[in-house]
Amino acid sequence: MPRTPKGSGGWERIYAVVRRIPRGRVATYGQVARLCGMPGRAREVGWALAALGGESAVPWQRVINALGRISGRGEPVAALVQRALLEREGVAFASGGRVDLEAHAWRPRAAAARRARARRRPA
DNA sequence: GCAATGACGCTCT
DNA sequence: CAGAGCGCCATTG
Repeated sequence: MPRTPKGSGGWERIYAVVRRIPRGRVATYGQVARLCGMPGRAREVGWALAALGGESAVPWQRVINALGRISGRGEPVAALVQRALLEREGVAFASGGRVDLEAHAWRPRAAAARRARARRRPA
């Protein structure tokens, strides 16, 4: 079962970022991690989303891996649900269940994102 | 404190 | 282009 966070409040940051993903757009785990200020910790994003349970207001469905593919967590059915939700939002899927990242990749321009980018690319 | 696991990412084959 | 392997860090037992 999902690894229940033992009182970690840092995941709220992840939820905040995922919540900013516009409808019809998708972001990768690594991207979300960078926006949170924790580059390289893409896995943590996965745990945070897994801890949601599906009853949260966080659009976890818009978060996929860098390959544009939907990751499974032990229940393949959820992957189908996720794909259906994304398709309903206007996200196009290619053969093999891959998302066209070039067309639907989320490009945030918010100040927070700019700050994160600045740290990633200092001058 | 060490070993095992995981909704990941990148590189090589 | 697809599949397999290795590396990354954090959480859990």
